[in-house]
Amino acid sequence: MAASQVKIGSAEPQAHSQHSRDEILKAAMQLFANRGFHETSMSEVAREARVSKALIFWHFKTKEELFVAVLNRLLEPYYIDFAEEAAAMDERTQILTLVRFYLSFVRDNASSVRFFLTQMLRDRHLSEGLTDQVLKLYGGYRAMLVELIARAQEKGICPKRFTPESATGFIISALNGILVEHLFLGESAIEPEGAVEMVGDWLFGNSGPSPSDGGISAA
Amino acid sequence: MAASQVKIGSAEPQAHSQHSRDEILKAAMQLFANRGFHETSMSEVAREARVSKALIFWHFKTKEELFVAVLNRLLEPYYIDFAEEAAAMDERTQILTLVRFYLSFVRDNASSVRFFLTQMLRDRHLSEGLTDQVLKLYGGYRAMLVELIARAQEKGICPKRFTPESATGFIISALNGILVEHLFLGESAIEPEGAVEMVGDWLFGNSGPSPSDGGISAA
DNA sequence: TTACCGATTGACCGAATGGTTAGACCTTTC
DNA sequence: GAAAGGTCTAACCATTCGGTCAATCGGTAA
Repeated sequence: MAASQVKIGSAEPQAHSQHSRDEILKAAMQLFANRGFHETSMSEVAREARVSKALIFWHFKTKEELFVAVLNRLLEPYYIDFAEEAAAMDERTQILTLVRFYLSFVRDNASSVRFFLTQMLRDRHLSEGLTDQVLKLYGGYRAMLVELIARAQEKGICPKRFTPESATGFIISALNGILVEHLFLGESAIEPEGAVEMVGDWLFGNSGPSPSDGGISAA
Repeated sequence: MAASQVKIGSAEPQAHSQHSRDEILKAAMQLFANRGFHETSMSEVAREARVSKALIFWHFKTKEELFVAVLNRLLEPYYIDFAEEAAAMDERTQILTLVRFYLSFVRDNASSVRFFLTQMLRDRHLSEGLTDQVLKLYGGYRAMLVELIARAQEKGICPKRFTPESATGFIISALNGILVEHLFLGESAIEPEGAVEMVGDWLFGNSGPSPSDGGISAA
């Protein structure tokens, strides 16, 4: 699809179609995200998009199809590539950058993150595809961390107190915990930098930059 | 139908009423928990409870009122008192027991935990009272941990790398992270004992020989 | 002009929803 | 007996839901 949609301003019929389709998606995105699937009616979407209800059913065969389209559009910003900007860093910096990235992403995209989690928890059936994609992203992130930690351990930057897998599990658990607090208690819960510092501390032993603590039992 | 077998109040009319009310609550509990508020219809509840729909509206003025009643009943097992069984332990053991308690509770009550979280995330308006109660429980747990860690630090059992507040924040984040994995990835994610050990390790420093097997693992 | 076709609409449909009502049932009290 | 009142139900109501359909609009090609 999307053959010649580049010439937006022209008078081609596709342009009109694309535009209305986009309006519908935009309206549906907002409504679904704020109220969920079952609580949002097609009439509301139509009204919000300033379009007749029948047109929605011309663009999307069914309410579920519209919903899935919305999910996929909301999922787009989740696909980033970390590799490019991290290539030059040493492992320690990469790991901390990765952690920092997770935290700031969650904070910046809190509303859609909340939406996805709610959706996956509630409507197992409707969100099968979504769950697959999210778990895949999640697994990718985890694998990246595992490998970074393993490399750091090989280079001796990082003590071998735990296996890379269990260390990663612990770190990710902590990150998810922060996410939970963020979702339920609002922004105030924990400032990201503190969390990054704690992770660095736990993983590498007490490090230079924050000297406030005395010698540690890092063992 | 099963008229006067209860014998509680002899032949008083209230017995009938109480019984049907309970049946309704039981059915509603199951349906609401599995499908959510909007996806559950009063007719379904009536059918499941083998009762006429009108009777539900006689017991509960409105669907929302029934829902709130269900929430409160589901919330009952969350109120426990930890103090009694922990009085005799030293701080280290108390802290680890508290962590272990959190983990096993989440595992044993996974379905209602999932229900509450979903509900709080989705229907902010419907769950105001619920959110208040849950946050209060949460705050209580947190306060307990903070005080235990503070006492442990005073006694020198626990190094003072972090303030009790931030250490507690970190631990609880890790616990919530485990909860998240449990909710999304099923049982397999992390075995509780490993998590307890990691927490102990992080908080008290690595106590060389397999430490937790003093008298702790009893609980 | 006419014929065609993608895009768009208002009016409509059957099913289900939350909620109401009029009255029946049952037990106690006089 | 009859009156009273708590408990329960079948039938009903207005509304909304997801979805359909015949008809139209606007631009393009002949």
